[in-house]
Amino acid sequence: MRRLCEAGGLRPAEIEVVAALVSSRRRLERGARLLDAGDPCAALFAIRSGSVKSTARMADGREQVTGFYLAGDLLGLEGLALRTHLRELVALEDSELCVVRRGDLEALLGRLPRLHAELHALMGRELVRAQGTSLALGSLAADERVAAFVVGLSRRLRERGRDGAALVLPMTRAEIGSFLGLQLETVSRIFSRLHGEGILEVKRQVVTIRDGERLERLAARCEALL
Amino acid sequence: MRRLCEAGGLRPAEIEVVAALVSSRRRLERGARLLDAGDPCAALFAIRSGSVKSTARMADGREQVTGFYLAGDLLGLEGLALRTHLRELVALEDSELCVVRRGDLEALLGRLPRLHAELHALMGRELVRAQGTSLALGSLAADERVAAFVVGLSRRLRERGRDGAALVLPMTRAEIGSFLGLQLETVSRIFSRLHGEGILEVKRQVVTIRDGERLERLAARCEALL
DNA sequence: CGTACTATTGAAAAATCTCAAGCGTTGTGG
DNA sequence: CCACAACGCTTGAGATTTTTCAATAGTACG
Repeated sequence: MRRLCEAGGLRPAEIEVVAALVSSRRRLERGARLLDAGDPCAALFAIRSGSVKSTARMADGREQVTGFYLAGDLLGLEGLALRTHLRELVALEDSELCVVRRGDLEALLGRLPRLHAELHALMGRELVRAQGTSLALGSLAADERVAAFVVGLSRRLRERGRDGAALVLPMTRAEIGSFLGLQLETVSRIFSRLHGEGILEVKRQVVTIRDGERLERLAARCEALL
Repeated sequence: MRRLCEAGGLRPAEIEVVAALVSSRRRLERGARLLDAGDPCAALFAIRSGSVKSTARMADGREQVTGFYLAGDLLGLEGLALRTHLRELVALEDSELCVVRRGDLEALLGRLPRLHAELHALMGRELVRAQGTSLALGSLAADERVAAFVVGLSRRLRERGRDGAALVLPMTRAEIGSFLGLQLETVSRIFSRLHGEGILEVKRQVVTIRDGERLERLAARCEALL
C-alpha cells in the first residue's frame, strides 16, 4: 500500500497518508489535458508514471510553461489552497496518475493536524521553488538557465532513484524555452554549445551529462531550477 | 483592537485574529534588517507603516529583490511553513511592524481550524504571486515589466485606501531593476520614455500616472506584478 | 559646502530574438 | 513497404533589445 503511487517525492509520513487516500487512477495520453485553469478544485493528483507540464495562459492568449512535474510529484496544490486550479495541466507523454479527492483529503486534515503541517511545508517548498524560478529568470544568462534546468532535472531524477546522468527529456525545446523565458532556437543553440564544449552529449530528446562539474559551475549561481 | 495594525491587506476574519495575536511592535530605520536568510522562524510580522523589501542572496554573493511589501502586508509566511526564513527583509524607509510570535500563532491554529484554511489561502495567493512574477520575467519586454510594476503598486495602494495615481516610490531604481530582472539604467530609461509619451509624470521618487489607460494596456499581458 | 548617493543620458558592445532554410524522425496512408 | 507529410530540431544572418561603461547632474545629509 505504501508504494501504491510510487510517491517518491514525498516523505514517508506523507506517502502513507496520500497512498491511503487514493480514490482512483487515471491514464492520460501524451498531450491530453488533465485540467484547465479556472476549474474548481475537485481533486489533487500524484504522478505514478510519466510527466506533466503546467502552463499559464496570458492575457494575450499565449501560454507559458510554469513547471514540469515528474513521477512522484504532487499536482494541484494551489487548488487546495484556493479552491480553484489556476494552471492548465497537460501530459508530456503517456502518463498514469493517482487521484486524491479534495473532500477526502480535507476530511483527513481535520483529524490529523500533523498532516496539516506537512501540507504547509509542501506549499512552502512550492513557494520557494517559484521564487527560485523568478530569481533565475531575473538574473541568469541564457546558458546559465539551461544549465540550471539540466542540473535540476538530473537532481530530481536521482532523488527518485533514477539515472541522473542519462536524461530523456519528455518536453520539447519550445517548452523548455517557454519555461526558461527563452526562444526555442536559443535553447537549441545552447545545447549545441554545451555539446561542443564537452559538457553535454545532446541527441534530440536524449541528453547525457559528460562533465557534471562544469555544468554545476555554470548553474552555480542559483539553487537548481525546475 | 481590530485596526491595531492597520492590517488592510487581510480580510476581516484575519484582521481580528492577527490583531489579537500581536505581541509587540518594532521600529525599523530605513535600511535596517529585520531578519536574515537562514534565521529560524520565531515570529511573523505585519507592516503597520512603511515598506520592506525581501531579498535573496545568490550563490555568487549578489542579491536580488524578490518582493516589496507595503503597510498592511504580512511578512515571513514561508518561515511559518518551513521553520526557517529564507529571505532577508530590509526596511525601505522608517517603518513600524507588528510582531506575531510563531508559537502563539500555532497554538491558535490548533484551536481554530478556519484560521488554518485562511493561512492556506494566504500561502496559495503568495504562490500565485510568485508564479506571476516568473511569468512576467519570462515573457514580458522591459517596458511591459515596468508598466506592470507601476500598475501593481498603484492597485495595491488603492486597495489600502491610499492614492493610486500619485505614487511615492520607497525603493531605488536599482531595487526596481533587481526585482524586474533589469539594469537600473534600463528602468530609468523606460521611466523617461513613458514620461515622454505622456503616460507617466516622473520626478525621482514621485511617479504620477497621467494616462492609466495606456499604462494598463502596456501591462495588459500579465496579471499585475508586485 | 562638500560628500555620498541616486538618477539620467549617451554610445558602443553583447546577448538574444526573429526570420528563414534545411535536416532528421516519426507516423500515416497508399 | 514506401513515400510523404508533419513535427521537432538545428543552424545561419541580420535586426532588436538590453547591458555595459562612462560621464553628468540633481538631492540629501552631515
